[in-house]
Amino acid sequence: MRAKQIPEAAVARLAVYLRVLSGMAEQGATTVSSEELSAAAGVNSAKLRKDLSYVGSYGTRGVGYEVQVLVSQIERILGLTRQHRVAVVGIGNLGHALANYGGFPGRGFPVEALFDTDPDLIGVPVGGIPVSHLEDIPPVCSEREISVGIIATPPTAAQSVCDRLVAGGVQCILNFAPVVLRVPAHVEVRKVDLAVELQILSFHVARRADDALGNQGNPGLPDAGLPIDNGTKGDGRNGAGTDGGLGMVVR
Amino acid sequence: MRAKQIPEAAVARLAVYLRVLSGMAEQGATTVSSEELSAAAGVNSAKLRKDLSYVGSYGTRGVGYEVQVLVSQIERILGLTRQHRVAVVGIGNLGHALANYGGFPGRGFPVEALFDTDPDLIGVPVGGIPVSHLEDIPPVCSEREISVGIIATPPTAAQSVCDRLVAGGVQCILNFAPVVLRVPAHVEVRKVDLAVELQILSFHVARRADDALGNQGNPGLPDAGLPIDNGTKGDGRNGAGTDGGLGMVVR
DNA sequence: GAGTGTGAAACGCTTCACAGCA
DNA sequence: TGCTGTGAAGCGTTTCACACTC
Repeated sequence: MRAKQIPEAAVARLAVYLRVLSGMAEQGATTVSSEELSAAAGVNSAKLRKDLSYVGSYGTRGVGYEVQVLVSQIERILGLTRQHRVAVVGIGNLGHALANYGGFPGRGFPVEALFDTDPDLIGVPVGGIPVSHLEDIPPVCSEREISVGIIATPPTAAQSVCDRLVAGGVQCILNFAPVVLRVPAHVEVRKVDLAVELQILSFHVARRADDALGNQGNPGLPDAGLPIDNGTKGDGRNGAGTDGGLGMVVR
Repeated sequence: MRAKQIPEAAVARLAVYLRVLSGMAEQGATTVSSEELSAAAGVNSAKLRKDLSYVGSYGTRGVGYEVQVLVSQIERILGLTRQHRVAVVGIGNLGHALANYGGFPGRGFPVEALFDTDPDLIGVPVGGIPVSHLEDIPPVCSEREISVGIIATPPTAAQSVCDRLVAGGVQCILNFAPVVLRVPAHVEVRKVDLAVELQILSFHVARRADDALGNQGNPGLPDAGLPIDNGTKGDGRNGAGTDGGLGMVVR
């Protein structure tokens, strides 16, 4: 009855709550109400309480939640009590950025291996770690007990890189290359596709422009009587990924 | 009756289909069946057909779809017939990567402005475009008719950068900073949060480990009799963001 | 009184299955 | 016969509303 059946969408939000809670803890807060926390995380309070109910009942009615307790429990559910060693493959612009990324929170995701094919890069330390060759992915990954692989290569190389990561025992992969990866069932993949994210934004802009047109433009047109909600409906933005992904759908 | 009510999730997938179709077109394909296209895009064929039905009925029963027709229609729906000029704010590692990113597909999202606070960077061209100061965001954005802003700054700067982008007339924002942005209703935001993506992966690994434990481990424990599905259920991975995402949730 | 925890209703997305057309 | 297009069923997520507890 541990991590029974938490909805995927809720998992993504729990990670957000965790970040917000960490910030609150640093500023000395000891308790929060669902109202405060949900506002800071950009969701409504009912959803927040529902999400937290999946991790357990750690609140005090009439008072709120203890920040430290929530942090610990969410970390437990997300599996952040273990270390997840990370390898970055493809040390181009994006790979560099990822290798130096301080954003992988203190506890959690140390970058322990880098790979590329460029002879000028092999052996050169980036962010303190020397770059190895793509061919050495399997041995290096199993030796250093890498569990997370990040693919930041051109799309043509992505599948073969992926196969080698899997051969090296990697359990999950974050894929920045715009291709659909084939992996065995025991490997988890998430995709972050910048171009897709931008195109989704483009769609929303276009839809609004169309609405505005059909609206104030010429109402006489055949289909002008649009069912407009209109404009500002909900405020909650941006999902995990679901798609998401980064939800990069940068995924 | 233009872009009436297409589900968010479907929009994200349409962008993926578009990429796959472009690849097919380059290789000389003129028609595809829903089966082929869905396989290449990593979804099932029923979902694909449903998604395409939102853009219209452009297939031929018994045959399939004309690649060029689908490409045009999806581009129309996604609003890719207009140009969307992009500004990147925060020219650190990630900002560099984004400024040089060739992945913004040919038609679509030219990067036209860069911003940072570092005096050593101001005026220096990156990817052919000189870096301007954060304070100049509003005038530069309106002058160059920027419609998309990408925030790649540290989290502390993100909200103020966001406000300036909005002041400059930017209509949508792709946010890589791990903060919840407040924007007026007419501005669309998508978030790409690397740390969140990794934590989602972490959760799935942890869940599997727990399952395996409860499974083959010691079945005598109080809660060991888990309702295990088990192992390999669906194969469809990773959503848009709805997630999220880069989706990057990176999303 | 204040605020959590949660069944139940509402909603949206996915899958199914088959009618319809080339 | 083959494959698209789509109503209807199924399922997961969100929202509601209120019982319950401090």
